[in-house]
Amino acid sequence: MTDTRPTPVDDLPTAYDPAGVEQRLYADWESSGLFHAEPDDPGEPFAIVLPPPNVTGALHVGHALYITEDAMVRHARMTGHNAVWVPGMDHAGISTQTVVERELATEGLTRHDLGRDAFIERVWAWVEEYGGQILNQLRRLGFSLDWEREAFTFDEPRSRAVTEVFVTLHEQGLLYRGNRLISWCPQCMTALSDIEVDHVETAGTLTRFVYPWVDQEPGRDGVTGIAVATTRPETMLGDTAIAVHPDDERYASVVGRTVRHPFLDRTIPVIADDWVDPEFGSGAVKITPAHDPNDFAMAERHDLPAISVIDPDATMNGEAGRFAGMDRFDAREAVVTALDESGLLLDREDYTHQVGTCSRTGDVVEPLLSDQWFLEVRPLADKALAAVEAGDTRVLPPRLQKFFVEWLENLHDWCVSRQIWWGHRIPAWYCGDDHVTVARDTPDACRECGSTDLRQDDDVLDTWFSSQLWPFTVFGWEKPGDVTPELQTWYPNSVLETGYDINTFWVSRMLQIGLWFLDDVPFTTIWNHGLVRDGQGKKMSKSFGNVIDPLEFIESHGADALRLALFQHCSPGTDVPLSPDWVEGARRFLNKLFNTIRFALLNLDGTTPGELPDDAELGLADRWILSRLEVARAAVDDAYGPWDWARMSTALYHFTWDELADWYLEAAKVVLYGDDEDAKSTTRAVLARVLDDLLRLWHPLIPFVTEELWRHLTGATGGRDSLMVQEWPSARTTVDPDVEAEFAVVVDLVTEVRRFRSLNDVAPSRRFPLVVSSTRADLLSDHVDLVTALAGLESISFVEEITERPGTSTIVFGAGEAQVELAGLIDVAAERARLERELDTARGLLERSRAKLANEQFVARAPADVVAAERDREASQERSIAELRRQVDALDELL
RNA sequence: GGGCGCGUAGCUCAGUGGGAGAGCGCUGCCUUCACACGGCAGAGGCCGCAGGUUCGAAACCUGCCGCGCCCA
Repeated sequence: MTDTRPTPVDDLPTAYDPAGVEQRLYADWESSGLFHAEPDDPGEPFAIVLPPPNVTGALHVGHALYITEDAMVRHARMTGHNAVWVPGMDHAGISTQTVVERELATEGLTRHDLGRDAFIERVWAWVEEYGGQILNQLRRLGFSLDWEREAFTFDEPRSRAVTEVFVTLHEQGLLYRGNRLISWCPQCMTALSDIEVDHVETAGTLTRFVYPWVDQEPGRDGVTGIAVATTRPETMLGDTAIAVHPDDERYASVVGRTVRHPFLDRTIPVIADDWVDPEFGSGAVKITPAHDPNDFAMAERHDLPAISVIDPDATMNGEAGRFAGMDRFDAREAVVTALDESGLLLDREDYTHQVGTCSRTGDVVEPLLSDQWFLEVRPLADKALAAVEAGDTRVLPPRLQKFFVEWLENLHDWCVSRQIWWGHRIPAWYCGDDHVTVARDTPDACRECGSTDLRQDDDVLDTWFSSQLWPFTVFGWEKPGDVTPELQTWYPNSVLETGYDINTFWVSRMLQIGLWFLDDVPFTTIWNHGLVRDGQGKKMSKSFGNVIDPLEFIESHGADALRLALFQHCSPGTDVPLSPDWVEGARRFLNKLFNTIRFALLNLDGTTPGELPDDAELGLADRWILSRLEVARAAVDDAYGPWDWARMSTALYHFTWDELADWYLEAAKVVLYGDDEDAKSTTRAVLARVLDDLLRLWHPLIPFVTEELWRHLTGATGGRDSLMVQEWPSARTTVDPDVEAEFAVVVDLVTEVRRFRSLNDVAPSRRFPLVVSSTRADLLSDHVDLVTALAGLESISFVEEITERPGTSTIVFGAGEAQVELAGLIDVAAERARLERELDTARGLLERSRAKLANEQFVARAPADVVAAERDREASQERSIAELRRQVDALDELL
C-alpha cells in the first residue's frame, strides 16, 4: 500500500526533491484508475493514440516529446472531456529481427540454424523479456496513458485485422503480386519501400566509355561508337539500350543504329526518348532496365528486355559473363579495367552524386527485379487527398499541408512484402503451378487448380502495414464493418501527434487506410512537433556523441524539469534544442514554485482554497495579483488553441516568478507579518485561491510537482482526490487596468529607489527617509507600509513640491519625484558620472522625438494617437533632462 | 535541379507595421526570518547584406550571401 499522505508542512525541506515524489504519485494515479476511460463516461470524447514506440526501443529524447500528448490529454480531462490516451508498441520487423539475430550470433548461430518457427519463438521470448522496458520508461515521464488498453501491432487482435485488410484489399484488386523493380538492401536481404531509402550525397566517379557500332571495329579513326557516362559501370553488363533525346541533332542520324556489347554476346539499339537530358554528359544514356528505376520505366515504354546481372547478395550473376561471381563493387573496377584494355574507356572524373542507401544499415541499395506484393495506392491516396483538401483533417502547422498533398499526389505503389521472418506472414499460398490463393485462413486447396500441395508465402508484411491500422485497431476493429463502443466514441481520434519525419511512413498511410476502411479520417488534427536537437541546435546522433538520455535528466532533475525545459522551447512546428542548462533552469523554477507554496503553507494558518473574499475587503495587491492571474489564465487558454507550449510556459513562468513571488508575496508579507487580522485573513484567502488556480494551470505541463503541492495546499488525500481530475480554472475576475496602473505606481517608485540604492552602493540594510512629491500622493500614502517595506525605507513623508537643495538627490519616477538626503549615503562623484550618462541617453531620445515631430509627413499621416504619444514622449524627455540637470547642479554644489 | 524553413544579445530562441524581448551566461551589491536551486540592480543588439514599398520596416516586396531540411 502506497502512503499518499503529504508530508507535514514543518517537515517540508527547503528545496524541492522530485526523487520519490514522482514514482509515488504515478503509482497512486495509476492504481486509482485515473488514466482509464470508458466510452460511456461523460464528456465530449477526446482521443489520442500513442505513436507506438519500437519494441526494441529504449527511451530517447524523441519520445520525451510525447509530453505534448500528455499535456493535451490532461488538459482535456480537466476541461471535462472523456479523454483517452492509448499506449502500445510496434513489433518493428527488421529492427527486432536484427536485434535477436545479433544475440544469436554471439552464440555462433544464425536464424537459419534455428529454422523459422524456433526463431520466431526466440523473438517472442526476447519481446517478453525486454520489450516492455520502454513502456516503463514512459511511466517515468508521467504519461497519463490508459494502460488497460495497451496494444501491440503483432498481438492477436491486431494480427487478425492485418489479415482482413490484406485479403480485402486483394479482393478489391488493389493488392497484387508482381515482378517489379524494387529497392533491395543486400545486407538486410529484403525489399525496402521507397521511404526506407535515404539519398546520401556521395563522392563517386563518373566513367565515360564508348559502345562501338556493331559494324565497326574499335580503335579506328573517325566515329567508332557512341559515348555514354555512368557512375555504376558494372551495370553496363545489363544494358539493353542507349537512349538519346529525340531533338538532339548530334544524334539524329544514329537513332535506330546498333552497338555491340564489348563483353557479352549482345547487340544494343540506340533509341530516342525525351526523358533524356541532352545537356548531361554526352547526351547519350545507357539503359539498364533491371537495375535503375528510370531505365525500367523507359524499358516499359520501348518494350526493351530487362536483364538482371546482380543477385540479391550483391554479387554478379551468370548474365554478367566473365564477371560472374564478383562482388558488385569489385565488378565495377573490373569492368573499368576491361574497358580500358579494350580501348573503349574515355575518361573518369570525380563526381558527387546522390546514392540510395538503406536507412537502417546504410548499405548501398540495389534496385532489383523481384517478385513482391504491391499495394495500388492511387484510389486510397485520392480519397486521402480529398479529405485533406476538404479540411476533414487539419494539418498543423499549416505549411506542412502542402507536403501531404504533394506526397499523396506522387505516390508510387507500395511494396509491402519483406523477406524476413518476424512480422505478419503474407496470407497467400502457392500450389505447384504457382497459382496464388489469398485467404483469411489456411486454405485446403488451390483455388485455381484444386491442388492440395500448398505452400504459404515465406514473406512478411512491412511493419507499417500493421501500424497504419493503429488508430482503429486499438479500439477493437478487426474487420470491415466492425463497430465497437470505443470506435463510436473515439474514432476519429482527436489528434495525431508526431514528428514531421514520419509523416510519409506512417501518418499519410493511416489517413489513406482509415478512410478506405472506416470511411472517415482517423484523426481530425495532425499536429507535427519538431525534432529534439542538442543545445547547439545540432541533430542528435550517436556518431556526434551528442545524444542525451532523458533518463539521466529524470534521475538528476526529475521528469517535471525535463518536461518544462522541452515545453519552454516547443513552438509550433519548430525543432527543439535541448541543453542540460535548460533542464537545470527548469528545475530551479520548480524549486521556486515549491518554495512559493512552502511560504504559503507556513503562513496560511490552515486556510484552504475557497471562495474569494468580497471585493470590498481586497487590498490593492490582492486586486492586482487577481488581475494578473486572469491575464495569465487567458494567455494559457489562448495558447491551448494552437498548442503553443512555449507561449503557455512563458506566461505561467512569468506570472509565477516575476509577479506572484517577486511582488505579491513580498506585499503579502507586509500584511501577514502585521497585526490587522481581517487583512491577514483576506490575504490568506486570496493567496490560497491564486495558488490553487495556478497549480491547476501548470498541471498538464508539470504534473508531479503540481499534484504534490496541491495535496499540501488543499489537504487532498490522493487516490481519486487528485489535482488530475479537478476542474480547469475559468475567469475569477476581469482584468482591471486601473488596479494594474495603481500597483504600477508603487512598483515604479520602489524600483527607482532600489535603483538609486544599487547605483550608489547604498547597502540594502541601510534605511533612510524619503520625501515624496507625487500626483498620486493619495494612493502612495494609503500604501506607505508597502512602499516602506519593499524599498527598505526608514520613513516616507509627502510634500507638495520638492525643493532642490544642495546635499540631496532627486529620484524621478513616473508619478512624481522623491528626495533623498545624501549626507553619508553616497559617493558624490560616482553619482554625478551616472547622471551624465543618463543625460546623454535622454538627449538622444529627445533628439529622435523632435526629428520625428519635425517631419510634416509624420504629423500629417500617422494616426493621431501615435502622434500624440510622440508628443508625450518629447515632453517627458524634456522633463527628465531638466530634472537630471538640476540634480547634476545640486551635486556640483556638494563637490 | 525543385520545394520549404531559418538568419534578432555571448548561446538557444520569442517577437508580423508605431521606441528591442525571454531563459541561460556575464558584471556589481546582498547569507533580510519561502527559496543562495535565492534577492536587488546592471551591462550587452548597424534585428545577415543591398535595394524597394511606407510618414514610419526586425516585421511587407525584390535580389544577394550563409545555414538547415525534404524531394528528384
